[in-house]
Amino acid sequence: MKDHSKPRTASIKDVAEMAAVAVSSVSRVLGNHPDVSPEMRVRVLQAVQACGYQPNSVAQSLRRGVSMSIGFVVGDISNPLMSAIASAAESRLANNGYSVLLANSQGRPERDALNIALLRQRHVDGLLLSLTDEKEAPLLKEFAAFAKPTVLLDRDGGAPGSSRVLFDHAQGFGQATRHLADLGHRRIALIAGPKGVRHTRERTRAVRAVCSELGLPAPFVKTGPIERRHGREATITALSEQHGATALICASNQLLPGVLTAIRELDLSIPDDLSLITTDDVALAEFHSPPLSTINRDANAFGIQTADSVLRLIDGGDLDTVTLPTWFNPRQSCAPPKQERRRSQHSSKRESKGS
DNA sequence: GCGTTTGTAGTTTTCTCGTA
DNA sequence: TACGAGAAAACTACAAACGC
Repeated sequence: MKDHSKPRTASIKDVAEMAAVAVSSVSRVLGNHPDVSPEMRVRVLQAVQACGYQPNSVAQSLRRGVSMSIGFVVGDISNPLMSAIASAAESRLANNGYSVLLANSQGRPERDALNIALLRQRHVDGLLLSLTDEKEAPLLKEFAAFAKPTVLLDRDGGAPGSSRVLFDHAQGFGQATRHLADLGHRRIALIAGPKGVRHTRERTRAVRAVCSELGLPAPFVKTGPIERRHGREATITALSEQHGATALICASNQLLPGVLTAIRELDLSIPDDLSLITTDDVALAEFHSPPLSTINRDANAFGIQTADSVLRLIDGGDLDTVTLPTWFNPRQSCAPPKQERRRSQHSSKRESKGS
């Protein structure tokens, strides 16, 4: 009969037996305790090598009360920006001896609370939260039960007693709106993500504020789930006769395919019929013809900052809030609206006639 | 039979005390 | 000073014992 039992891995006891020393001596050698002779050190290290001994991290965390792991609740890992942030944070934490347990909420708010509960059971030493929704009741309950260092990623409230790393969305979205206004656009539409999260509120506020400041009509704002369908339907509505937008700002790289689908269905061309700005310098924006103007942010720096924030809290540091910039990157997808172009063509003709 | 309580195993680290 | 021996602690799953 086959023996299906797994081979037993070497424990600290095996090392002690092989080196003919006490378990406590092995512990002292491995822990670099000063009261260890050079001979003892050599004997123990040779036994460690011979046994192939690897410290049992589960047992270590049991004894020390720390798991050397950080939980990362991600709203939707399929978002390229989020995977870049998670990757940068993971590298930073790994360099500091921590492993990352990633829990993906798949864009479903009810899964945020479940994931926090799951990571709490795993006794993670800290939590990075990129929540799908900030004010879900089960989420608040789970969060209250998790009394360990927590960093919120670009989210407001919802989780008191946590550090926050934010993006200054007003900066980039304000610059983008001004750029469209400078080109002559008066009817600007914002295709936004879900209502219940900070970035939607901040972006909407910024676009509205700039329009109001420049005396433009209030922008058309459509919020909804981060889904292709929402991008498509919101674009069709924004471009309808009723709203007649001449410029669109797409507030998520994941809404962009839906926005472009609607533009193609309506047989419109960028930038002749419509100016388009999107969020994050994703491949689709860069390689679109013409290349799309973008509102950018540094995902790598953001990931590193979130990791640093949670490490600081674990070390006993105070809660803090760090805000990173966003900026507008103009490309060929923005041009003056059609009427504006005709007007400027007429005026240049008049000027040439007059001269 | 069911639910509750208690004991044990598993591994490592850290500490105290004793010995040479 | 260097080391050994042993206890305690951490947490959970599982088994056994117990009472109703």
